[in-house]
Amino acid sequence: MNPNPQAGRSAPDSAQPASAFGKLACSNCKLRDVCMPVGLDENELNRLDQMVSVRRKIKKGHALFRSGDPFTAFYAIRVGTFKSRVVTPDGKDQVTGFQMAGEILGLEGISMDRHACDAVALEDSEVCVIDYQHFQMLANEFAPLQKHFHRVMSREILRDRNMMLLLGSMSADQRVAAFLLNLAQRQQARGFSGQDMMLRMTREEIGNYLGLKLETVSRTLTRLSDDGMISVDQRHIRLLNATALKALIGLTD
Amino acid sequence: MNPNPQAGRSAPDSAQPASAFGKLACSNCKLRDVCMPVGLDENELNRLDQMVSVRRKIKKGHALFRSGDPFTAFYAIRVGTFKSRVVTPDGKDQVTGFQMAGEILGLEGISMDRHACDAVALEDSEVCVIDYQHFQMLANEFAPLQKHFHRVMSREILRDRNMMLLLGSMSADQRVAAFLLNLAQRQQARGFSGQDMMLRMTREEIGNYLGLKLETVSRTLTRLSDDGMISVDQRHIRLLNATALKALIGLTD
DNA sequence: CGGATACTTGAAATAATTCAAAGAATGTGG
DNA sequence: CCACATTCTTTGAATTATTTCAAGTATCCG
Repeated sequence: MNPNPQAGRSAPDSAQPASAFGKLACSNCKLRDVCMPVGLDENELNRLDQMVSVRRKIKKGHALFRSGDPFTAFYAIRVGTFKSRVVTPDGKDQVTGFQMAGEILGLEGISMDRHACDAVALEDSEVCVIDYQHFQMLANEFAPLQKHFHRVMSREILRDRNMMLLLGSMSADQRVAAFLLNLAQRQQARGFSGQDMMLRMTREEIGNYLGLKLETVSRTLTRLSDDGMISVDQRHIRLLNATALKALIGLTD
Repeated sequence: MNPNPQAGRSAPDSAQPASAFGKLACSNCKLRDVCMPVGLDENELNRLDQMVSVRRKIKKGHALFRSGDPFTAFYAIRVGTFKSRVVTPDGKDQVTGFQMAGEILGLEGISMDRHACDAVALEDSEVCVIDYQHFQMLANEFAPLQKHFHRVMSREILRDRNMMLLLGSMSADQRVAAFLLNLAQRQQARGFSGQDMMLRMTREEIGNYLGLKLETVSRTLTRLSDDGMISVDQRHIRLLNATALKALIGLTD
């Protein structure tokens, strides 16, 4: 009978200074292409390195932050996967996204100076802590960094709008197809296979995210598998016919 | 057989310089409490006034901007109501929001330097054009303005996340109740009645927004009306029992 | 290994959609 | 300013996609 780790407060699982040692710095980070520092020059990168000075490790099932926590920083994922979810007063919840390495967490907190969702690690993970105040001091000097920050927020809005389209108008087949294609595309952008993937989340979490019940997700995966578009072996999914999947959601390849 | 006004390009319906004359300036605007200038001091306000120098009138049914249009500015609604919608390659579309006076349109465009949705006027409307580059020059000097801008974007993310919750997990009754309560609350924040409202959108647009068919919206309104929670006379809706409506979506008043 | 969690599959139930028709409101052109 | 066409809204009946309930199997983790 383990205490549910998600029930605990979101205390740091660990914290360590980071970029004083060159090889942990933004300037050396393999995720530079998908994370904050996109498009910065040497000088700007060095300043950023000084600022992103803390890392935090989060164990599977633990929260990086929770709804209501004061907002002081946002986070760039170095290693691992998270889910974000909003929770209603009466206990209903909605997974609003799955985030992977290089993606940013916590920007929704700026609005109220408090986080408005939970971010829970789906596997042992590690994030870079980016202090908002500190970051803004830097961004006010380097306009390109400010602009990049705006782009990141704007992209988040775009992503959420597309999710509204999915939730508002797509069938179960289409939702699952869109979900798998999106995941594959992001894996590929990180140098992994665009066909093969290991899901880090349960059917229930996928269903919650897609506005479906877990049984419907399971059935839909089976159906797509029967139709030869994918192969399913538990959480190992292979895209066998991406073109057909795209066609499902109205994309001509 | 009229040419559909929505089919036309989004050319300015009209444009005029604005704030050179004091009474049209941000500093005098009745929407100050709900729009951009929140929390600025005199000095900052004057600078903002100089910048928000152009207004645009948009006739009912016409687009302020369309998906694909280059992004150069965002917009604050002075008068009227808009809907935003995203459109898929295959013609499906999703209304992602209804915006009223004081609210900001177009921030989704920053990410790609192009607008990613259409903003269509639901009645004859007028907006303040806020040039993004110009605004950023000012915001880089005045940290509070930059911070406010971030809050506006963050609030947009929050709003979209709540919409995902609605679309992902609520029944038709709950969706319509949440929609009406939200509208009423925003009307009230603008000094109008929190009970009485004139909808500016069709049942179809509401349905599209809420992930329902127009018939379902109509039936749901009838049902809420039969239950005495609201009265419906075409687009005139009156909230007769807001507490019951809130209870529907799990809010204890 | 054993208990708990995750996943699949079937059958019945249901909420919402689709199809259809008719009535009300709105706006346009004569 | 009226008449007609168009758009919008309501309502009913049949259909359907998804959910719910239920049971069984597989898998993971300590």
